[in-house]
Amino acid sequence: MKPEKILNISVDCVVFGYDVNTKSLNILLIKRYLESKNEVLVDDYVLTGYHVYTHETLDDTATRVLKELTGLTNQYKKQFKAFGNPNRLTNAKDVLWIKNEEFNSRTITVAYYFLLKTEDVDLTNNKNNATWFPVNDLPELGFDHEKIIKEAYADLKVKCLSEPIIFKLLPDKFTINDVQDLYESILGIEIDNRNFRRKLINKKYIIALDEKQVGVSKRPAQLYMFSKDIYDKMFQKNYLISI
Amino acid sequence: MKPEKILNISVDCVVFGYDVNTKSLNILLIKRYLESKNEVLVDDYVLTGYHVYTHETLDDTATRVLKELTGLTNQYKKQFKAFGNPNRLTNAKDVLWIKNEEFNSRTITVAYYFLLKTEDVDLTNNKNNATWFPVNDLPELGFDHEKIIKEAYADLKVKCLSEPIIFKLLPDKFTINDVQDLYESILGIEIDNRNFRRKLINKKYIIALDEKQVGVSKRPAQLYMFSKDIYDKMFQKNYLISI
DNA sequence: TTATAAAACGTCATTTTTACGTTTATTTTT
DNA sequence: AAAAATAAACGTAAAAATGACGTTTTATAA
Repeated sequence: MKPEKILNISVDCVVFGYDVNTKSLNILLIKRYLESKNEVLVDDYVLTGYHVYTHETLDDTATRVLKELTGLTNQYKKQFKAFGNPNRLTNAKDVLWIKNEEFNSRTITVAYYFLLKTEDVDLTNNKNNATWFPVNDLPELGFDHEKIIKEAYADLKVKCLSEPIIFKLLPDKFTINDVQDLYESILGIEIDNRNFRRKLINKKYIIALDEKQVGVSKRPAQLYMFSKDIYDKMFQKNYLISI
Repeated sequence: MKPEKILNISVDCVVFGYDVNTKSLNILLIKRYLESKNEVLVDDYVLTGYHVYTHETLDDTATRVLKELTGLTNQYKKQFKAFGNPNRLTNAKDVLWIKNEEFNSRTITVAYYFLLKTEDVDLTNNKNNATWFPVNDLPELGFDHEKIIKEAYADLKVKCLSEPIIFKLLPDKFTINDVQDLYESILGIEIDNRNFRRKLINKKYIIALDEKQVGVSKRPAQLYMFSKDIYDKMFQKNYLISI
């Protein structure tokens, strides 16, 4: 990619990755480190982000950022909010960092989140020191990225209740319990397995496969898949007022 | 307000106003007109918007824009999306207009929508030629504002099903049928009055007042109000998975 | 062969929804 | 003053969905 003029706007990406084995919802963060005269000035983590090139859409920027970080394309992506508070980058560490990196007034960022599977990302020899952190056990964060993550997570919590985005975080073939575990991870609640199971199995767009789990040390569970086609057909004109 | 440095970013506002008497959901648009040598070059409507000042949050900008357009403050406001396609302002009319207005590369805009009552806005002697248009009967629109409006409307449709924002569009005292009419306007569906009525009346946060309609030429209806306090208490920790 | 543990199924009371029919209260007309 | 008109408000019963549990099945491991 040839250098392009840079706009005064950036895109930051909250990358959610779910690990179906450890049942852990994670966020991918990169290390931010700066020292001078043997003194550590900055040592924390941040979201990945980058400036928007002039000839690029915002979506393009987000896609590019994810590609550079993980190598992945075609992942679920949602632009959820722009952050433009003029004071958002004025704490001491951030000012130091910004000076060091030779950019300034990075005031406005358009934030995206991605939903993908932790296992799809290969973090061996990545340049950014990118690391997964459980969403409920994050390290110290730079800039206003804690705020951005919180808002992304809040949006995800609401959205997963009304749209089938949960399946973006799961492998194509999953068990009913995988889905329940994921809901419980995201929402931080407990769900009755018997009722959840019945409800999910009765959905037309949850399709039982002719396959079971392999390599488990107890009774292997039935595998299912999600049919986006059927889902889309079912909800073309259905509204349910539930305020 | 003293002049301030301007950022390369704007805020555009989709102002939804509901007229409870005519049962019409409207959008407030301003006229865009440009002629040269008796030839009309640009003649259409656009959303109100303005550049973001350096020392302003995005929310501040939106609030300021609404105030200048309608005189109103403290209205329901939602930032719903940033638009940053580099080609969004490159059609012939927009290029002409941008030259005339002496600003350039207004590529990125953060879009908000407001929910308020049409009757609260006094449009007599407004400078911008602002006019209400029914949301389903819009005039020709400049820039990419048709797209922005469509996305705002889509967001509103989804959001009004799960949050009590509908009451931002209604007077403080309303009838059950007012609420039904509004849902029908927004969603473009028909709702069974008897079931809707029962459902709404049973909500603890819908409070019957000791008042009835006045000045109607049939049996006057009971007036109700929405209690945000009760609503908030009820939904502090309730989740309902409904995918 | 038996014990174990997760997977999967079942039941019943309660609540919510859907699809209608009926009555009541107020205004306008006769 | 009575009657007609009409929107408001209430009612009912079947069907579907939910919530709270108990029970059975099946594959693996001891």
